[in-house]
Amino acid sequence: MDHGTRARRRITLQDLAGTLGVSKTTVSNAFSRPDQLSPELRERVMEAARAAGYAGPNPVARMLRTGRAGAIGLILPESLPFALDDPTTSELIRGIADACEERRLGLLIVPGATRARDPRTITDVAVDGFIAYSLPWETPALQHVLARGEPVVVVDEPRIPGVATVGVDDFAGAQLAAGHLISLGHRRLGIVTSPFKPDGYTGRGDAARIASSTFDVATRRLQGYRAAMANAGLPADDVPLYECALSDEELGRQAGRDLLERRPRPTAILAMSDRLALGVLAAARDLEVAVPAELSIVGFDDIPGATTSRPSLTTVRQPLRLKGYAAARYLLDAPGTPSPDAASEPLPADGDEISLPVELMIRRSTAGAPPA
Amino acid sequence: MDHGTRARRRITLQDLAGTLGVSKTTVSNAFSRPDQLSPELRERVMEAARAAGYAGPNPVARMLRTGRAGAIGLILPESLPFALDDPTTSELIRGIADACEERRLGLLIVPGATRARDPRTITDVAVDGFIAYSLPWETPALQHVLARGEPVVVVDEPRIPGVATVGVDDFAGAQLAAGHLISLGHRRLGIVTSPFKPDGYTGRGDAARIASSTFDVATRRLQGYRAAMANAGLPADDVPLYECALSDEELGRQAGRDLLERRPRPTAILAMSDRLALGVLAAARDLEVAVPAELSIVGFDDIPGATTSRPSLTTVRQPLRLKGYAAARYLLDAPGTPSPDAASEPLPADGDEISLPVELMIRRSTAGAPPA
DNA sequence: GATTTCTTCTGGATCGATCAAGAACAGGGT
DNA sequence: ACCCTGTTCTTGATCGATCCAGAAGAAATC
Repeated sequence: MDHGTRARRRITLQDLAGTLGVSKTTVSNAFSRPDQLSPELRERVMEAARAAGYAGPNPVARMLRTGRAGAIGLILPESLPFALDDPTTSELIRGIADACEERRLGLLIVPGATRARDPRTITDVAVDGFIAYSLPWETPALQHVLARGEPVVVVDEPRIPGVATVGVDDFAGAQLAAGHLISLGHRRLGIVTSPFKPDGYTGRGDAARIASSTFDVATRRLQGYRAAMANAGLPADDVPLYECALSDEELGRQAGRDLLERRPRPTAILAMSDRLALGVLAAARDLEVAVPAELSIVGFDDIPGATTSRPSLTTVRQPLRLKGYAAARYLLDAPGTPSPDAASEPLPADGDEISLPVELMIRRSTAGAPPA
Repeated sequence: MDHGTRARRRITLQDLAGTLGVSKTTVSNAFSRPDQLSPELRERVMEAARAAGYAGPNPVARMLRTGRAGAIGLILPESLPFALDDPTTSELIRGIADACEERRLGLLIVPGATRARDPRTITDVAVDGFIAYSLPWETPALQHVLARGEPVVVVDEPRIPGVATVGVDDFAGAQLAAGHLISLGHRRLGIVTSPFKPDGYTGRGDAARIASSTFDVATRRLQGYRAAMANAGLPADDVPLYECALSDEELGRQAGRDLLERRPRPTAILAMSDRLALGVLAAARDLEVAVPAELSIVGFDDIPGATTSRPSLTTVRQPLRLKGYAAARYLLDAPGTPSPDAASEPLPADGDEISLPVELMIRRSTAGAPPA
């Protein structure tokens, strides 16, 4: 099984120059800078290349000399299979891919950053810069990325002074979500959270964990929820809370079951992601609690599944695909990553940080609080 | 906006050796071959590296010297956003990612191969080999991949003599699907096909197009359908056919509408993918044709959505994730791509070709033919 | 006709590492 | 005292391209 590999050692630019009787620079120019030599000679070179089975300059050698890799790296917290299952992540990837296609760059995905102990997956990769998505504070992987000294854009978290970040206004979004419920008359709320630490814990809220949270986004969203409650004079500190190690439907369902079995039962549940919210919806179905008559649910993200669920999900919309696109553009417009094509207009940035707007999408999963 | 980039020129291994008063080889060994120097010296080197902000050997230079890139390339026919929407492709990616993770390799995605006119996206990329997924015959992109002279594994198509291929037995699968319908008493069948040419055509079947098809898989599946019909004495050549330019639900719906409006109406429809079949299901709903009472539908692939649709979809299951995994393993076990870790047992291959088994999954979308 | 400019091509240095071969020094065995 | 084996470190070549400065000749300018 030789896989169709031409087994003979790969021909080099030097070799080709030899057989043609011209200098290697000329051959190099034939490929990379056609205006630097006469059309006839160029055609002779290309012809000889075809005959010799030479596919063009070795990309690695070129990278070494030019210092450009022609690709950007995307660091993902979880495994790639998980990322593809998660609409939030895959929308982000779509956005990044949009930008890569525009700029004709490759996208190299480095998954599993949260639990990767081996720096080599990051240090050994040939890219011009990194996008790091939703990593906890002080992930070793992030340290390695920063140590490489190449441009880095962080998406969502962690916010590190001096490092470019693209995200949304989580606090305002959460406040919007909770405010909506409160204005509908809800007083007994429950909260389903994404993880506060990357340790796999799933269970009831724990003040100590929250206080020492290493996930910025979850913390800010919780603060937003609580701020809205405090504004309405509700006791924000002892609201029932359930933390999920992962944003998936199954854990959301588990969380929903826990919250709905408490007495008095909450009349509304805030979930930090749509997948968790859809899980809560499933739990309500399991326990025969009517949504929205007996229970209102608000998610976060506005993934495609939020409109197709029954009932459709009220949620805080964030522009996921744009977020990916903006992150890539921000990275590519960084000094040190020159744009090959005509540069498009720069993105508006506030210091190191681009904050994209959120919007409350009111759908069918929320309604007035049931009579006490 | 300096993106947190340490602006000073990157330090090299040579520099570090200079400040330490040791040779560059020693510094190199400290990073890449710790057993080649005394622990104390190694610690000194690492300490100095930390102090100088040296993140480790330049990956590109290392690649040039060692000839290994530490990543594999995946060539996709469509754009990445489309690929992520398509369960077939994303399952394949999952499988490839499984293998990459095992071998600690990066995955570089090169999308949009069918319509890419610029070879640079392929020639300029640093990888140790390629997986090419479902490309039409004579795509320029594929020529460029092959010209690089690195290991290549093709998934599904095109089958090229001497080039390793991983796929499934499409003929047998299609025969199974059609045979199932025939054994249920169906005599008036309709077929919804994936494209025979990458030209964007969508519309009724056209014998000339089929005869000059550049997509192997569609051709083989059609042959399988027709073989089963011929075996049962049915006229296989004038079966109603609708070709879709893309495997998505919307085009499947369009196809379904067309077929269901013909008189006499087919009592069963074979679709070459589950997404197309789900589209046909939607068309049946539009036209108020009961499935399976009045119409039976059989898909192909067995994507997750095939079990959750109403009714659930009878389909030909192919092991999508395994297909990706097998392709990557086949590539990585190729000569010239030495496995860094303990090699796992080789996969069984038949010549250049690995053919994975298919299986008919009988669900609720098929039933006996309605009385004439 | 002399000078400048442009086009076309070349040689050598360079990018930042790894590798193969060998030097220097240690200890062990006889 | 001698040879042998190991450990630890160094030197110089090499991977395959691009870049810079400049040479040779043709064309344009004065």
